[in-house]
Amino acid sequence: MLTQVATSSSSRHAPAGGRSTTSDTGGFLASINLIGAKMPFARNEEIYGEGEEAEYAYKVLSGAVRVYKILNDGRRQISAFYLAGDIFGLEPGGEHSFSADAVIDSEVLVVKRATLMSLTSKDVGAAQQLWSLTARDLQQMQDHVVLLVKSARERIASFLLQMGSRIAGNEIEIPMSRQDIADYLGLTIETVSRMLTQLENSAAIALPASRRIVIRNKSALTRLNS
Amino acid sequence: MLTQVATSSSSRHAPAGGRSTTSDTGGFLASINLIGAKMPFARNEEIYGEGEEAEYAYKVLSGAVRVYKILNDGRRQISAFYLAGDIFGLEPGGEHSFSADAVIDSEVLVVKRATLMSLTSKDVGAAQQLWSLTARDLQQMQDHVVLLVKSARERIASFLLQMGSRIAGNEIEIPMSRQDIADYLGLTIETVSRMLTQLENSAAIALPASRRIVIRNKSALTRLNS
DNA sequence: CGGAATATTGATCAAGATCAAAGCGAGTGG
DNA sequence: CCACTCGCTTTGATCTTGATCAATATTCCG
Repeated sequence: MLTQVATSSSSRHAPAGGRSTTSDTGGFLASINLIGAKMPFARNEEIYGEGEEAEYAYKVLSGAVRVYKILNDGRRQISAFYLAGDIFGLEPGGEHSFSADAVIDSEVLVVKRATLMSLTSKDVGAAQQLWSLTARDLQQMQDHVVLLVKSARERIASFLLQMGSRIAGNEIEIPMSRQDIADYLGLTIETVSRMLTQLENSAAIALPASRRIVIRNKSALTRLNS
Repeated sequence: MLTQVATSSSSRHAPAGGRSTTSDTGGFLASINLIGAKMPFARNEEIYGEGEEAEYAYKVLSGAVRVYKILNDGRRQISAFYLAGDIFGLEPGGEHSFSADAVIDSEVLVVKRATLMSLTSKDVGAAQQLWSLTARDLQQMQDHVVLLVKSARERIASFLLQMGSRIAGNEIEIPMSRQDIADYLGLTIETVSRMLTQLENSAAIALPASRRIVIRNKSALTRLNS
């Protein structure tokens, strides 16, 4: 069940504010950083909603973003988390088929899609980068499909390894709540909690705090990972 | 459990045979049809395997293809079916992360990836088509993620509607077995069978033959579809 | 310190998996 | 043409995993 409620349902956001200063190599990514406008989003604030016109593309500067859909029975399925450095919102269709909001207070770089598209129509390298970005997303989504047919323990193990590889160090500071994890893995918070304690009892992980996870025995997790 | 065993494990296939004659509009798709070589694949014959170098891209001319991964416990998860007209195998990485084989005897157009890539580096329109093709795949994969967290009955309903929209007429002739459907939906063959009989008993569908499905009450299925 | 949100733990329930046995249909050979 | 087989599908009985319901625990903030 969805317990997380957006604290802000203020009208949609158009980019406003200063230019970004971060730099990257490569035409496309560099352009995003140059063209984009940095915008702050508060925890649970909506970035875009399902059915809205897909006018912008986004890059996470800090914080975390979840992309999800609300099913008609009220459950929320999170299809992906985007962390610092990740680009999201690139959909070729006119409108978003999913919603996106901030998991925690975040900074997001916002770029007009039309700008990117005109860029790709001139710069072949940019077009190819755009493609490989989308293809990487596709691959992750395929992996997520595979994840969703595994057992609860395996899903948790996969999630932890995934987070471990995306966040430096083997003490992981996760930005998301148990509800977020549950909605991402297609489980309930109770099952997520139970599996985490199980893994802690079997000495595979340690939980110094609810959003702080230490991977003690990576190979044990990998074994579960299928 | 995987009961389907590849009847042929002959060495990988390089394109051989005549040119295609089908035509399409648009630079990229047109090129596939012109450049590609038509190849037949027998039922259950492998088109490519996980870990192999991704040297070709493919377009289904007739028949059906499944793209899947075998989990380490032996289960098979099918991430997508490709039917006549669909393009698959477009992965930017060097090697395939999934396997693909023919669901039934099929004809597939095979194109060297390098050829396509050089095409996209010259033709901006082609590059954009390639992107929108991949993005469409991404969207379908996102929808598949959402499907996998629904109940068994809902998954079957979604599957039937999906097939109904992809195959003309409301009497659907499906190329895949119950095992294929089960592995696609993350269910067992028994559950698939039971849900189909349930839907038949509730007059939502008719089953004149096991691979022939008539949608009698589309709105009933849509209601289940969430 | 108090109160709300978040997380853990326990008891029970239900959906779907598993185990087991027929049933059916197409192709083969007598 | 019929009997037999093989692969696929259906149906039934039981078991298991994870959901649900319920009660604390903990953490985070004002």
